[in-house]
Amino acid sequence: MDEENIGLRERLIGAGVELLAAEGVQALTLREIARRAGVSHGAPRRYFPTHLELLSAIARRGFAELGDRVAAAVADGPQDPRERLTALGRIYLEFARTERGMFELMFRHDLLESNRLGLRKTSLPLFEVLVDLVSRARPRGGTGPAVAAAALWANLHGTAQLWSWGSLQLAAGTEDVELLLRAALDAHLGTVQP
Amino acid sequence: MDEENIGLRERLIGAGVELLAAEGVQALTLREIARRAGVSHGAPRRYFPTHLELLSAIARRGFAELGDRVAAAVADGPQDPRERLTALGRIYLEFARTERGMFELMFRHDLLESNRLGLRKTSLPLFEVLVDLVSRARPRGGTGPAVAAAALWANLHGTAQLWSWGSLQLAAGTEDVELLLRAALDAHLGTVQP
DNA sequence: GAAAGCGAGTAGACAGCGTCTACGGGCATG
DNA sequence: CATGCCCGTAGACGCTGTCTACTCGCTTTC
Repeated sequence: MDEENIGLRERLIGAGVELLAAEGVQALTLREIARRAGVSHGAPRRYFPTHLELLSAIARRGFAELGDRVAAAVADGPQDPRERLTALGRIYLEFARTERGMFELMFRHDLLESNRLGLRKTSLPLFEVLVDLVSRARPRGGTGPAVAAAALWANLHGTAQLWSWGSLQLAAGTEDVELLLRAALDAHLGTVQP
Repeated sequence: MDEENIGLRERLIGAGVELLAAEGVQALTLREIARRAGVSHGAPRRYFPTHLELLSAIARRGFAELGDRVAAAVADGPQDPRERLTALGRIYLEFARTERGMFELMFRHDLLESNRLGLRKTSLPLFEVLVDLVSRARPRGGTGPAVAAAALWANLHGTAQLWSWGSLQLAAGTEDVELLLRAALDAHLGTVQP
């Protein structure tokens, strides 16, 4: 019914997402995506004037997916902002681990027409959730909540990046990423004293 | 005297470093490096069987340079470990800002034969300095010093990455990266109370 | 109802890329 | 003098992204 009627534009993005998950970023060539979508190599050009714009559209799917997962985890869980931040962090790290290729693509600014904006905008609402939670979990900050949230985000992102690269396991001497998540939250929100 | 007598292997690496600084990662093609070194496109193959091995050699130069700068900053500065960590962090962020292309290459594990080890090993001594300083600046940690140092490194690295991408400026609402460096150090080492 | 127009996808060309292979030319050692 | 042997050259191959000319089929218009 609605399987075949979706336009080529969407089919290309879908094929790209599948290929990305299956083979990784470097396999994400224009021609291979077109092949998987069952069209000639010139066809994508009508919808995506350049290769980078197609990749950007694929990455946007990733941002949307990550945003959805975070929103769901934040909404479903308990109300305590600290616990919600834990859930958010876990989702972020889990995403980097399971959707490895997508995560890599999402932060390859050399492949994404990131200057054109529209992409940076996509990750901003996700950040606003973070600011809100941080300001509630840590009301007495020395710096503003935006800076505190940015610092936590950087910590989270660095962890995801270095972890997926394998460096952090080697450095921290553990295979348990949860340890690093706790360390980040404790550091930026203050240790919970029982 | 020693300008022309260096072997082609070193000349290729040098040309690559220059090209990287001048034009960025995506300009770092095998053929262009060979062109800049004044040899045919097949010549590098004798010293670097594959393109990735040449890029890895170039990246190694970056790790060495960063290591040198950190070592110098740590040695020259005051003895207080907290201040030394501040200097280290500043060097790290400064490196990511000024040697943008090199920094990007250094953490592009898809381009670097990182599984072959030898490269991951290069950044390990740098990390040991970090562990030492962290354990001295923060003797009463809830977690082990390796995990604490890894968390701080992740924070630093994430800051560098997102900052050079432009996202953190947007998120934190500031152009002063020092603010985020202070936030990271305060978070992981404890706030200094005057 | 035929003609004109047009949107969508095809197909081939082009330059550039990394890799592979066959070749040449010094320069040492025998 | 001859024989290998490094070291670099040169061309081919298949792949890439981009550009351009084209064809086919449907809709709109007269």
